[in-house]
Amino acid sequence: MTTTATSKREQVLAAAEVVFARKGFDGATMREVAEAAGVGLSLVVYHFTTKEGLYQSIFEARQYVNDDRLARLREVTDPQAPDALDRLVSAFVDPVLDLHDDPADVWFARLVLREASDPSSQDRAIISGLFDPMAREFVAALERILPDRPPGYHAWAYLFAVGALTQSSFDARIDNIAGPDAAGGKREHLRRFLTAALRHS
Amino acid sequence: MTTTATSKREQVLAAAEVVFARKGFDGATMREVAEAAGVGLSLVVYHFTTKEGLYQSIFEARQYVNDDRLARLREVTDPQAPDALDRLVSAFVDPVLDLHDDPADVWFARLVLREASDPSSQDRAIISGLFDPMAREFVAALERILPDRPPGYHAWAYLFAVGALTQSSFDARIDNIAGPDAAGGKREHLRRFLTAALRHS
DNA sequence: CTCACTACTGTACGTACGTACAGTCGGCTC
DNA sequence: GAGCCGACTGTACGTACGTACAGTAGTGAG
Repeated sequence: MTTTATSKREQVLAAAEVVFARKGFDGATMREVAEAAGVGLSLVVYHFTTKEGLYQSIFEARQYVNDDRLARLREVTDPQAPDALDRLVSAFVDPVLDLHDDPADVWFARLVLREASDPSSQDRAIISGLFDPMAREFVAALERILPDRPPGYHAWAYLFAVGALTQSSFDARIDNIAGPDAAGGKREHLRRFLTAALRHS
Repeated sequence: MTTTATSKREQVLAAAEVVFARKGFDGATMREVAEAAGVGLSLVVYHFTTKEGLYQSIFEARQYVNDDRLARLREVTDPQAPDALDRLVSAFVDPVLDLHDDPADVWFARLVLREASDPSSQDRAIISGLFDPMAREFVAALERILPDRPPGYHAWAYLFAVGALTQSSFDARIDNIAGPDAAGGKREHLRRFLTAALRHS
């Protein structure tokens, strides 16, 4: 049965998303992934050879999210349009926040955001290979939409936006800082926060 | 010589800051810390007993940074003052960015920011014990300065600000996204970005 | 002089990790 | 029906990790 084959491989990928998101690359173990996927340890090695191979495969399988962000960004053809900035922000945050809606996808969102704020991720070349090209395109679009900013502004503003988006996946900490029931409205708050920051700074 | 004793303990703490900031809690090893400190492995165990003990000791030794942020925040006594928001933002970012000026301190800054964006940090109770109380005070001040915001706004805005501050320590990525020489002006960019975001969202 | 105490060292133990590898099984081709 | 190939399994190997522990040197008190 070929379907079982591919399904087991995907089982492992899905389980690996959860484990890596929870524990980080170094904190997670191959055995943990295997157990979470309900397969033997050697099957994980069979499909992905090494721990890094497994890790990279996750991001390759999810590359459509960044493709989506870029596609939405490229639809903003007129930098002078009054809604150009809003659409850029939407292209940046919505494909990611959409992941938060599905319990099966939210762990990948957390994994991405963890990787984006991990200095040792440089060793793994995932950010530089899969995210930086997209980042450069967003920065270039920012420069077109907001030409009257000092040099260096746009790249930093993009990174600050990445940071804000990063924290948006930590619903748990909101409960510790505010009371409960404060976790709602995240998407709107983030969109307004970023649009205001970019338009007025 | 008692000075040698304390100095060796502090050597270990300083080396541990660098190693943990670079590799993360799980990626770092006790032997690596010992070697970086120029001491034997058993001395690290002698002073801090466990890896977690060493980790927590770093944050306790640096708690003055958060004390500083809180002290500056409490100086903002009039929430209606026109510069109240600017001073809150300054209290939030400046003590951290000051660390970036001294090569001996910058690694702790990176370590803090890594811990703040690590979901598995919940196990270590550093964020919830040392950072969340400060966070709640910042959120309360935000509520006083900006009373006309929807419920839940202030806590999320605080977290988004944490995220932006987090990314500010990744100078390396700026070089990949923008050209070189773009890394300057970080402090001013961040302050303006956050002030604009809070005032206009 | 002795005792106690603190700082520090060398070595070793048990464990858990990533990875390798020989082998099994079912379906497909010719 | 022989041979092959991809999917999958069980087991084992070498290593590197966190931690424990016995021991040494120096110092200050009585």
